[in-house]
Formats: sequence, C-alpha cells, structure tokens
Amino acid sequence: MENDRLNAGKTITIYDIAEEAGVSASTVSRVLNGSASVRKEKKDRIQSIIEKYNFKPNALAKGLSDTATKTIGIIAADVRNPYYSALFVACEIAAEKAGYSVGLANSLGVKEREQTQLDLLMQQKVDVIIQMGGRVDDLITDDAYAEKVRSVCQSTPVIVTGKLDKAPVHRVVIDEAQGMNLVMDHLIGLGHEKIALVGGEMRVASTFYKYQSYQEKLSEHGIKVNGDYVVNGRYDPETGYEAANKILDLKDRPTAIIAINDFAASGVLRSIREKGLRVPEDISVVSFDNTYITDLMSPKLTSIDYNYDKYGQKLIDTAVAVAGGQTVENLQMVEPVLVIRESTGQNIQK
Amino acid sequence: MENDRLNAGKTITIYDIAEEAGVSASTVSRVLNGSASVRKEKKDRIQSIIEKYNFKPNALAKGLSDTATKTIGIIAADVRNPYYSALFVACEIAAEKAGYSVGLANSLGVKEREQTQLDLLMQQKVDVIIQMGGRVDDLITDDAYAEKVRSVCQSTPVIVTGKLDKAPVHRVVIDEAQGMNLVMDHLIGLGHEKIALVGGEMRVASTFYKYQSYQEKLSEHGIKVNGDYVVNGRYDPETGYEAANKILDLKDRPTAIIAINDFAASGVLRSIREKGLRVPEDISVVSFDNTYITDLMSPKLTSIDYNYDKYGQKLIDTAVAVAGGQTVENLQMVEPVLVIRESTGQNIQK
DNA sequence: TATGTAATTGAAATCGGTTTCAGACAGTCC
DNA sequence: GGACTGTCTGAAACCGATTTCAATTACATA
Repeated sequence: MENDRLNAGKTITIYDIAEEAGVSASTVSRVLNGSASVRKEKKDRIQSIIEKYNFKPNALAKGLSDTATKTIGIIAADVRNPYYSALFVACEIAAEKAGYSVGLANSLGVKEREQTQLDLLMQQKVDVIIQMGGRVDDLITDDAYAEKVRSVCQSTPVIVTGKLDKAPVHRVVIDEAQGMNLVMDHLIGLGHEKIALVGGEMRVASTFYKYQSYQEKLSEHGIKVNGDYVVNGRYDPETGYEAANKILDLKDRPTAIIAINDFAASGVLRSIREKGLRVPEDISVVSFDNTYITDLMSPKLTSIDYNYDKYGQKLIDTAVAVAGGQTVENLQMVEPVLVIRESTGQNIQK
Repeated sequence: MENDRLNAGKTITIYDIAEEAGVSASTVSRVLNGSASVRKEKKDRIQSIIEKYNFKPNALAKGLSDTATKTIGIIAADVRNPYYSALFVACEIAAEKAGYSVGLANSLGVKEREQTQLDLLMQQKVDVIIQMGGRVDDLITDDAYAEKVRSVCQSTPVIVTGKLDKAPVHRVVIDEAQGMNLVMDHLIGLGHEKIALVGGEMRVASTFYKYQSYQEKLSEHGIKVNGDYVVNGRYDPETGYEAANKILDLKDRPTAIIAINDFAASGVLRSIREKGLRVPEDISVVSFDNTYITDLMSPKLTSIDYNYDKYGQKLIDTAVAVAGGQTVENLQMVEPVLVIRESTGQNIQK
C-alpha cells in the first residue's frame, strides 16, 4: 500500500486523511459531520479513505471543541442489584436511540464515592448526570451532599430518581404511593385484612412513602394497624426471613405479607416454607421491584413492576431535553403496575 | 468576592486559576500534577484558589494532551445477568485502586452492538478494552468479528474473558474444566453415578469445556455416559425446568443434576418440587456461577464460584500492565471454587 | 463576455490541558 | 565579585478535532 501508517500503529487523525485526500482538515471534518456541502467527487474520495483506514474521529478532541459530548453519566447505587441493572440497561437503550452514549459508575453505598463519581463525570464533561439511588433517596439529605450536588449542577445538570429537594435537580420518580395502593387494593380485594409489611428503612424516601400509603389504605378500609405486623429492616433475604419468622409465630397471624422488595420476599417465602405453610393457600406474598427474581421463586411472586423501559425512557428524555436547554417539568412521576403471579390468592381463612 | 465567574456559570479553566494567582497556566498544571517543583508560597496560593473554586481539570483536554486517559472500557454481554454485574463491580473496584476509571457498555447479545461498542470505546481513547462474554465466548469466531477486533487492537489493546484466538488479544479465562472437575468429584464422592447435565449451547466455549470435562470424569470413573441425561438448551429457568421435566420422567432417573448456571438450576428446582421430590434427599442439584440467586433458592444451591473479586483483580492487573506496555502472559487462568450449600447430599438410593 | 449568486474550500483560531525549552533568579564556592 | 549550579517559571507548541471568516470557484443569467 502507498501508505502504511496503519501498520506502524500510529493513530490516524483527520489530518492524515486530509493529506492523503489532498484536501484540508476542514473539508474532512465537513464530510465526517455532513455539516456543509462538499463537492461530490471529493466527498467520495475522502469517504473511501476514511473507510480504508476505518478512521474514527477522536472523541476527546471532538468533545473539547464542541460544546456537547453527547454523553450521559449514570451513577447507580449498585448495578448488582437487578433493579438498577434493569433501569440502567433501559437507559442505555433509550440513550442510544437518542444518539447519546452512557457511562456507568457505582457508588456502592459509600458516601464519598457518590461525591467522587459526581466529580469524575463532571470532569469527563458528560452533558447530564443521572443519579439513581443512594443518597438522593434519603428522606433527609445531609447538607454536605446537597452542597456537592449544588456545586456540580452549576456546570452539569443532574437528574435524580429520588427525593433530593435541596439542590436544583430534575427528578423522575416512581409513584410509590400508587404502587402500594395497587398492592393493597389487590390484597383487600382478595379478602385479606390482616396484612403485614416487612423490610426497608424509614429514612429511605421510597420506603417511607410505602409505609405511609399502607397505613392510609388500612384506615380507609376501617382496618386497625397492628404494630406487630410492621417490621422494618434492610432489603435482603435475611431481613425478610427474620421478619417473617417473627410474624408467623404471632398468635394472630396475618394472611398476607408485603415485602419491601423481591429479595426480602425470597426470605419471607423461605420462612413460610420452613413453617410448613403454603403460598398462597395459607399466606399470600407480594413484593416490589418485579425483578427477574420473581420468576425464579416458586411460587412465582406477585410484584409491583416499575416499568423499567418506560422509566428509563423518561429519564433519558428528560436528560436529553435538559441537555438541550429546554425547560422540563421539575418533577415527573412514573406509574407502577401490579404483576399478578402465583403468590397471591383469595383469603380462605375467614 | 473579587471573582464571581463561578456564579456566572462559566466553566473555570486552568487559565482562570492562573490569572487569579498571578502565575502562568504551566505553573498551575505543575501544581495540579505535582510534576515539578513550585515555590512553596506560590504552590499554597494556587492550591487554595483551586479549592476555593472546587476546580477539576477537564478530562477531555487532559486526555488529549496526555498519551493515556487512565480509563478502561468494559463491554459486557448484559449486566442484568448477575454474573456480569458481579464481575464488572469487581473490576470497577480494582481499577479505582489502580487509579483508573471504568466505563461500561452492554452488547446485549446483539452482534453489531459488540462492534459498535468497540469503536465507541476506541474513539473515547480508553487505554484498554475488556470484553466479557458475547462473541468472544464462541467456540468459533466469525471472521468479520475477528477482523474487527484485530483492527481495534492496532490502536487499543483488548482483553477478553473468552476464547477469541483469531485476534491479538490477551485472555483471562476461567478454568472451566477445573470447575466441572470439582463438581464431579463432589458428586461422585457423595456416591452419585447417575448424573445429568442440563442447559447451555455447545457453540459457547465455556459450555463446551464443561461438557467435555463431564464426559472425561465419567469415563475416568468407569461410568458410561447416558445420552438421556444430557440436555442442551439456553441459560434460563425455562431451560432447566423443561430439561428436568424430561429427565425426571425417565425410567432410570438420575440422582444428581448439574445445571449450566444458577438460572437454569432454579428451573430444575421448580421441576423437582412439582414432581414431589426432595432436594437433596431424592436428587442433588449443583450449578455454576454462584450468583446471589443461589442464596435465594430453597434449598440454597451448591454452586461453582468464579472468585469474582480475584477475577476482576486479575483482569484489571492485566489491563493496567498492558496499558503500561509491559509484556504479560497471553493466557491467564482463574481457578474456580466449589461452594457447598444445601442442595447436594449423599446418594441414599443405592 | 461580464456579473451576481451560490457552492466550495482552506487558513487560522479555539477548546483546556501538558510539556519542552530557555531564561531568570537564588545560593554556593573560590 | 565572578562563575557555577540548581531551582523556578513562563512562552509557545502540541494533542485532534470544529468552526468562523474570507477567498476562490462554478454556474446561471444578462
């Protein structure tokens, strides 16, 4: 070949292409972006050279000269949690359709990491940052964190999935109350009145709203809240297991248990099975998140689905709009859906 | 304040810092990187201005002038699969310790995406690319893909977790044969001889090696391979469920079933339960991956663990070494470990 | 052929850093 | 005091794109 730069390992630039085509770099740039008309003959020649070398423009240089990088940074609490991985992938797909690429960072529940990740993404000049879970989910935000977000917001817009109201962020959140309403209506419709609720910390907004809505629904139906039926905890199988162990030993045992998420529900199921009870004949079980876990359990779990595809789409739509400088509603809601499977049934113990 | 650029929303650059400190940008750069000595008095002054504005240097500009971006790109088949999310997070943590940040892209089993993602990461000038799963896992690589990787390798080194031998990549793979050996030794040690193996496609290298090792172990122990006990398929619960349904209806039913992964195992468990059999009393079940799913099942699954932390560490160590131009072993193995839980027990049917 | 308009094109500035090179300055030693 | 060395420091080039601005060319029309 007349030109073996490629084999030499040297990185090819727009200037190399320009030189070989006998034009200026500006013209190559125009061909690459279709930003202005270039004489057909030249255009074809340039295009073929670009293909010949499989030339891809350096994204750093491009991002440096452009105002936008067409990149969205996502901070998730922990992608190992299927809730976040589902949401992340939904975002990735939606972003791609919008011509953006996404980057993921995990905060892993470590306070400083959340802040470091914000800085990192800001440095990488992502056009928007989406933060899912973690500190943004806390009912009360600590000031240091809020201050951090506020400072980041000055240069990079931030979108959160939680309740961070001390900083100028956009929020796309799940209508938790509605989710719990669906669950309660379902259970009460099946004749349940003794309904337990297990797992989750009250400092987490999404959990708090669920508990709140749970109580409202009960009183709405004239059912007294039984303190023994409510057990806070974490979001893992052990929490569900231990809480259920306690609850199932009560004299006045409930006929339905709501778990704060699918993980906790798996623990609840284990406890129920160990006590020789059947689901749903003896006890109904419902949970939140509708991750694939629901499908692995037997019986398969009835669960609240967060509509991950739509949720991700809405997050990206918002991100793209904000990046484009458009004004968008500051708070947007995603409506959850109840997916009924095998773990809930008629209360036959009356 | 004498300078309210910050509030104006203008992005602060190294020049702004330099101006306010009354020095040149070069000096600020030296302070930022500690790359050369700067008079203490000036250094302190500059440092305090940097902090005052919470200035973070633009990573794009930095990456453009430096040769390295200190970034590692990771392409995973699908982070929604807990196997990949565990490995990804392990990599993220290891990378951070090494002073690198990581970016994730999902190929989602779509052929073109794998290639697009490669280009994208290359354009973003990541220092190395790690590809986990997907086409690199196929026993036989199609030429178009191999060609693509080869071309990417010219500018960006690539590390894969699979069997891609048609391109100049580094490989860090799991010793699948060893994993299966552990499983077989465990089962045979418990007195099992009628052992079934379900799920997985033979075109996938990791699956192929497992089947191979399974057969070798059997003949090593003078056990004849029973064709009815081997059922290929996918990697999901349904596959395990259907395969187990078939196998459990055989006249000469096996006493142990090996599932290709935890997902398939959950289907196997369901089938067993529906047939009124008990685990492990009637049938033992083992699987691969040791994701958190093993812990959600009851009984909890005995499974092969891939040592995600070490695996991730090894991947990143390799990546960093390769990025640094060091020579590294082209093929490295990670030794799996058997985690024994509740789903395997003595064969009591003899 | 002259002229106006539209289509092409390239030179040069810019994005925000790093680094080389050479000059300025300070301290040490005769 | 002069020479020498080592420490600091800034100007300018460079990384690889985009884009403005002005110049050039092409083409249609008068």
